[in-house]
Parts: sequence; structure tokens; C-alpha cells
Amino acid sequence: MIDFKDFKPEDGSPIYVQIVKHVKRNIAAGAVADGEEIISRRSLSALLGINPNTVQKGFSILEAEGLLCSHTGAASYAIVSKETVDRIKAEMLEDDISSVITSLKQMRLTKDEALELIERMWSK
Amino acid sequence: MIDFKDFKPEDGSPIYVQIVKHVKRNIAAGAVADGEEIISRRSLSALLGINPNTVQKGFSILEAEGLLCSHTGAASYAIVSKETVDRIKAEMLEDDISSVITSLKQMRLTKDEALELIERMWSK
DNA sequence: TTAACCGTATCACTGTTATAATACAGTTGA
DNA sequence: TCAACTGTATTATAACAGTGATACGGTTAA
Repeated sequence: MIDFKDFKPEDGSPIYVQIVKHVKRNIAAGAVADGEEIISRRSLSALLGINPNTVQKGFSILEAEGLLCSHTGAASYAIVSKETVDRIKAEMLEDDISSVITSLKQMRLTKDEALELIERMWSK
Repeated sequence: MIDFKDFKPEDGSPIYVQIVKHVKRNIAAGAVADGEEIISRRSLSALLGINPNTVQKGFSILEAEGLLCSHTGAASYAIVSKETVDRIKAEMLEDDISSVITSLKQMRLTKDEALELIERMWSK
């Protein structure tokens, strides 16, 4: 079950990209069962208060990546093998962590300073 | 002296936003002296291979935030007090780290898993 | 003085993002 | 059956991002 209640499109990046990332993070977290029914495009657009076309754009990307299965008239379903979960998780972690490391290094932080800062901010 | 040689606009975010962030990270790193002359808009656009207007957009944001001083005809200069450096650094670290923590938590990583992963990826 | 630089401003153009209003076809359950 | 859902598609509109070209006025150093 993918939870969209905590989804807040306020980032500078396009909403449909954020939808794709949100679903992928849920998959990486192991929160999506294989064959699980996905919320409909219309329902999600109403829930998030955004245009159906924007949701459709995100969902079509997920389908193109083989994470979603759609058929006209019927609900959509998730396709998530164990291999998929591992691959998506590795990709997301690689992206997130390498980008923050690049940023922190640009600010001349040492590894120890970075680790200490992250440890201190983790529980906030 | 702000180094733009390692600046590669490949992120999905607007180039002018990336320019603003790049300058701020250099300020946070203590790499920018107060009153230091900044590369001209035309030179930077030529160096990065982007449009002068895109550079202008980024620079005007930096000026609006009080980090830059411009006058028609003359070069631009950095304005960076110690307080500015501290404030910018705190802001950048807060943004970068809290966003990565949010992502990692969404993927159900524990603090220890996260720290170990970051430590392992730091030197790559 | 003057040529070469600087910042600033404007216009037109393309592509992307997001919205809005429809429409059509297939599925599902009462 | 049929109403209410589903996915899919099209068209139009607006705003924004980025490019390209051009122009104006001020500064600086030879």
C-alpha cells in the first residue's frame, strides 16, 4: 500500500517527477506488495489537488520502467519482484547519498564532521 | 576566488538556480573573500557555454540576497562578512542534510545503516 | 580620448510544466 | 443491463526556463 498522505509537492522539481520518486521510494522501502492494486489516476489527482494529466504523466513513466501494469477500464497494479526492489533501492540510495556527499565536500566538510552532523540531525 | 571549472549543469533543476547554489556553497566553504571581484556575466556564460541571460538571472538573485554588489560598467564584488558565511553555511547544511535524511527514512533505513553507507561512499 | 570591457534591458522564440475541459473505450459490480 | 468506475487521448491555455540577438549606458586602462 503506497501512502500518499505525506506527499507534499513543494520541491522545485516537476510534480510528475516527484510522484515517480515517491513511488520508487515506497518500493525501495518494501512497502509495495507484488500485484498490489494502485490508487487510480483520478483518485490520486483529487487527493493531491493536482491535475489528472500530471498524475498520468508520472504513472506512464512508472509503467515504461516496468513497475506498473495498466489496462484500459481496469485498475493498475504494481509489479515488484525482489530483484526490482533491490535494484530500485540501490539506485535511489546511490543518487541521494552521492549528491549530498558532493554538496558537503564542496563546503569543505570532512567525513567525520559530516557523519556527526547527520547523526545529530537524524532524530530531529 | 570562486571556481566554476567543476560546474556541470546536468541536474534537472534550472541552471540559474544551480549557479546560485554553487556560489553559496563556495561562500559556505570559506572560499570567497570579502570584496573579492567576481567573474563577469559574459565571461561566465562563455566559460559555461550557456546564455548570458541565464547567468544574469542567477547573479541578480545573489545580489537581491545581499551577497553580491553590482554597478553598471564596473565589475561585481562579493559581500561576505563572517556572519554571512555562518548563516549561508548553516542554511545549506540544513537543506542538504534534512532532505537526504527524509529520503533515507522513507526507504526505511536505520540511522546506523545510513551512517555506514555514507562512510563507505565518502571516499569514492 | 577611445577601445574594450562592464552591467542592464528588451524582444522574439522554443520547449517544458501544469492546468482545464472533454471525449472515448474497457471493466466491474449492483 | 447499466451506472460508476477505470485507463487513455486530444486540444487549448498559461506560465516558466532557457536561448539568441541586440541595444544602451557606465567604467577602466592603454
